[in-house]
Amino acid sequence: MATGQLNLPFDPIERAAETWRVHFGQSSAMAAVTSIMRAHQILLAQLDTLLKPYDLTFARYEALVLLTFSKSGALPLSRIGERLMVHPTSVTNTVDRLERAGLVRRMRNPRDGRGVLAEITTRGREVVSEATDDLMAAGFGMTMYGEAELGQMFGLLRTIRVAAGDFEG
Amino acid sequence: MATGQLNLPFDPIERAAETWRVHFGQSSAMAAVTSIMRAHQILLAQLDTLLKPYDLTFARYEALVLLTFSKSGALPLSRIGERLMVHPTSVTNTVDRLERAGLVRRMRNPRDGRGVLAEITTRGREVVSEATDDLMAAGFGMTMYGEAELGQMFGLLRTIRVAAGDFEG
DNA sequence: CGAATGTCAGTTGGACTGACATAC
DNA sequence: CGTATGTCAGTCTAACTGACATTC
Repeated sequence: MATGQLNLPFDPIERAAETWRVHFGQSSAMAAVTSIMRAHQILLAQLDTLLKPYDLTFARYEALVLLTFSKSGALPLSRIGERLMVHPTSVTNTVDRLERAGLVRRMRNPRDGRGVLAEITTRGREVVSEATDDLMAAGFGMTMYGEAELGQMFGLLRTIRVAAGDFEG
Repeated sequence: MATGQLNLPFDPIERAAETWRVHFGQSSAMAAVTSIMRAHQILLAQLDTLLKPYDLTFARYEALVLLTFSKSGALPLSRIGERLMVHPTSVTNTVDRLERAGLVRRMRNPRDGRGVLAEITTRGREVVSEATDDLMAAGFGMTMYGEAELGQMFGLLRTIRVAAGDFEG
């Protein structure tokens, strides 16, 4: 794994920040950004490894969970893209793969002739249930944090999501 | 941009977390993970947009900065991969692109016949300097945070980096 | 010798652009 | 009519696997 086990005798991001401070004066923002990048890389590698036995990626898993959460088990693709904040063509791609795997089914939207619904299948519900058990057993790769820290992290990152216009904060 | 301007009347991650809590009992870890994923997506889109005029991605920019920070302006590819925590083949690819753009130059490592050095060129130093000005003017996309919050974020994310074995924490 | 370094070929995945048919 | 929905073709980047030549 590219992301595994370096065991440097120092923190590479902290060291870069120190050098950065000397060269450019500023560094906290750079350090925070690279930390987010690295955390994302670590988490994605862990979660995708956990999901590999189910032939799922985290993105596809999220889409399945979203369908599980809906009343009828079906949602317009447009709504999926909106909630998961991904590009329309990415939704098409995600649903393509899930459909090929037999985990969702495309249906015409009876209430909008332009629209398409993705409906989760029985097999899809089984898979998402098993995968969720695994992910929860692994604490989503966040077992090194306590509840308070997880809440703190959510709160801190909420600020940038509001600033990006994700929702009316 | 796929990542831009949804302006939902609610926080999609918070809403998912609430539903998650009802279905599965637990939710803080899921909310924190998806927040990190989304923050990464927002930041990467912003930074890559800022760097596009220089035909750089954030990954390539990081490599250039690392070379700038080295005494001689040259580093073995192995060391670049180690510091930026990326796969050997990714380093080869990154250096390929930087070399094609005339920003670095490959040299044989005089101290290790197996190794290759990437050396930053004069043009590379010019580009990294201009790009850095732009990034710093944009506060690395983190202007919504104060110094204290940036420090908090770095500290929180340090924990997962230590747990992943990045360095001896 | 085994281990490390870097490259190459090929695969997979996500994110994007632009164009488009269809239906509201 | 303009707008919204989804698809298609094609591009781009990152990350990976496996194999390999070279050198320590």
